[in-house]
Parts: sequence; C-alpha cells; structure tokens
Amino acid sequence: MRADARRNRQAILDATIDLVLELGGEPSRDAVADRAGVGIATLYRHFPDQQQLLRAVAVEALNRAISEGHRALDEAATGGEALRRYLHAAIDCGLGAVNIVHPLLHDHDWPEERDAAQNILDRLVTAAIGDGAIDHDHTATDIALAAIRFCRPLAVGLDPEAERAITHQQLDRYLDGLAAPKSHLSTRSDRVT
Amino acid sequence: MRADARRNRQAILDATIDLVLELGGEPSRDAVADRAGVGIATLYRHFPDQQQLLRAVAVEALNRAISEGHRALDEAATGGEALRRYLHAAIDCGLGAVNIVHPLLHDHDWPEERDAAQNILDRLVTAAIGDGAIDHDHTATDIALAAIRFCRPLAVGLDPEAERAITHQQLDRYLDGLAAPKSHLSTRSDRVT
DNA sequence: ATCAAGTGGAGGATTATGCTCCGTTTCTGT
DNA sequence: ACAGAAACGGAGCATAATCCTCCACTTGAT
Repeated sequence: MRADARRNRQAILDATIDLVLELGGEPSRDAVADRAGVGIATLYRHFPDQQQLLRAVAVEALNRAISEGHRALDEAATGGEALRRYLHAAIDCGLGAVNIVHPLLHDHDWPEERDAAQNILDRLVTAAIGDGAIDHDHTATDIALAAIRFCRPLAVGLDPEAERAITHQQLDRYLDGLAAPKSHLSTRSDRVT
Repeated sequence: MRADARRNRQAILDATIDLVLELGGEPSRDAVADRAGVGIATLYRHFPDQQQLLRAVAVEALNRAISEGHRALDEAATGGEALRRYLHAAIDCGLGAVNIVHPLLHDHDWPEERDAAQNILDRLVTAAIGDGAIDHDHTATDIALAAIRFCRPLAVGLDPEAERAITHQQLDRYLDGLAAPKSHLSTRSDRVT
C-alpha cells in the first residue's frame, strides 16, 4: 500500500469520526471527502460503500481507545486515576463515534474489537471502584454513556481549543461526582414540551 | 388568534427545539412541519422565513427557562437545591437550543429575554456558591455550557425515557462534582487524531 | 349558518447528494 | 533518473431532498 494512500485513508477516517460526532448520524459522502481534503473518487476507492466506511470508523475508534486503555492501566498509579486518564483519552479519540455508528450498521454486529474495549473498560471501572474513586453502584455502561456524551461537540461556535478545555473540565467534574455521596431531586418538574 | 392556530404555532416551536437539539443545527423546513404534524403551508404562514422561526425558538426556550428559574428560586429550600432543580428543568425545556440557534441568526443579536435568563442563572449560581453547594470558582458560563451539553441527545438509539433518565443522572453527578474538591490529570495524552 | 381565518398537500424550481469515468499526478523499485 | 503501476481529483450525470407557492378544502367563532 502506497504511503499517500495510507495517509488519505487515515484522513478519511479522522474526518468521518469528527463528522459523525458533529451530526450524531451518517455524514454525506461529499462532506466526508471535503473534510478529509480528498477527492470524492478517493473516498470511493478506499470505501466502496458507506457501510464499509462506517464499520472502519468504529474499528478505528475502538483501536485507538484500546491502546489508550492499555497505557492507562500500565502507567496510572491508582484505579481511579487510570479510569480518569482513559476517559480523557477516549473522548479525544472520538470513541463516542462507535456508539453512534453502531445503529447505522445494516447487520447490527459490533466489530470484534468491541469485546476488547469493553473488557478494558470493565477492568478500569472495577479498579476504580476497588480503590473508592467511584461509588460501587456505577456500572461500566453508565461510564460508557458518559463518554459518549462528552464526545459530542457543543455546536455552539466556540473555537476548538476552548471547547476542548471545557469538555475535559466537565468530564473531570462528572468523575468527581461519581465519588461523592449521591444526591438528586425527587421532585422534578416534568418535560414542559 | 384562533385556538387551532395557537396550538399549531406551539407544536411548531416544540418540534423545532427538538430538531435543533438533535441535529445541532438548522433543521429543514419540511422536517419541522413533519415533526410538528402540520402542513408545510402552515409553517410558512406562522414563520415566513427560517430566521423568524429560529428567533422564536430561542425566545420560547428562554421563556420556559425563565419561568422555571423563578419557580426554583421561590420554592427550593437552599441555593444548591434551587440551582439543581433549575438545571433539571432547563434541560427538559430544551434551553440548550438557544445557544445552538444563536450563531445561526443573521443579525447576531440575542433576543432580549436572554438578559433575564442570564440574570436568573447568575442569581442561582451565586446562591449555590453562597451555601457551599458548588465551589466558588465556577462561573455561570461554566454552568450554562454544562446545560447545553446535557441538552443534546446521545444519538445512540436509546428509547426516549431511558435516555432522559440517564441524562438527569449524569447531570446530578456533574453537579455533585461541582461541590467536591477538584481533581484533574496534569499528564493527559493529547488528541490522537 | 355564515364566512373569515386557518389548513393541507400537490407540484415545479432549485439545490444537494450519490456515484462513475477518465485524463493527470505521484509514488516506488530498479 | 525513469518507467510503469498505483493512486488521485473533479467534471458530469442521475437521483433525491429541500424550498416555496398556490388554491381548493376545513374549522372555529359569532
């Protein structure tokens, strides 16, 4: 595989992940090619149809996250720190794209990489619960859904660096909240809409 | 103004707020009419152009939030509880739509209702800081940006009730985190993309 | 019962999107 | 450096979505 081809393939995947997160759904092929800075034909050459592209996107995001997960488990001193570090990395990786893409797959199969990612998250969560960094009744699913939330852009016209900083701050506060004693409002007004 | 006309106008506003939050941007007019369960002509009669619709949407969401804010200030026992209650209500109101719509307005003016909403949020945040429910270095802007984040749907195919429950839980944890001593990771891996 | 106010949706113009084809450019092995 | 294979870009056509107007029909208030 030629070097430029590999570069373009990567650019396409990166662009698609961003677009999926922005739109919360399938981006148009033209938009993908534009964002990747690549001709439309190049997109078709690498990914003859949208399904293959979406699947490749999920695999890419999962692989990124998996390697970040291993780093977190290896390098962090405590379970809580490992989880925190992993989640920060995961949202930078665009991991949330996986879950947006999944319902768009015609065969509703998860890519095989998902098991590995799931497994790592389970280990991280267990470890974090183990040393009290998060409360014991939080599940890996809760955490995964939070990761999805923090992956999505605010769509509010902030410059990318400011948005990124805010997002990571919000994630930190959320994680702090997972350790704190839980509170909530029992009397909550219902949807006005 | 006839009763059915008022009903339709309301349905259009409700539908548009939902769509804006889902898409993170301008919805198509056909989509708005469909979602509102209304003919396309009715949409045009109420809102001859998209700009007027978007502005009306912002005003609507702000007004909903303002009245929820007053209720929270009146009824809640503590500052922290008032803020919490307000935010839960605000995301149910679709307040986040305001900030998505704003950059789409040709004249970049905020509707005048914004001052009132801002003012209420300031009071709520000050009160919450006052009784230690949130740490003193959080600004109203931080809170507003969090509200926007929690307004956006996860786009993951969950059924609406489940999604709503998760969202409110996440908000509660975030708010808990605002009170807790702050932590963050200084060594954070940078964007892999 | 009347009729002004309000409604829905067909339909034509316009714009975006999906996909192919082919002439040109860029890599890589020798 | 050169040749040829590999990869590229974008024009261009077919299809689908979107915008918006028009007008015959329905509904609400007096």
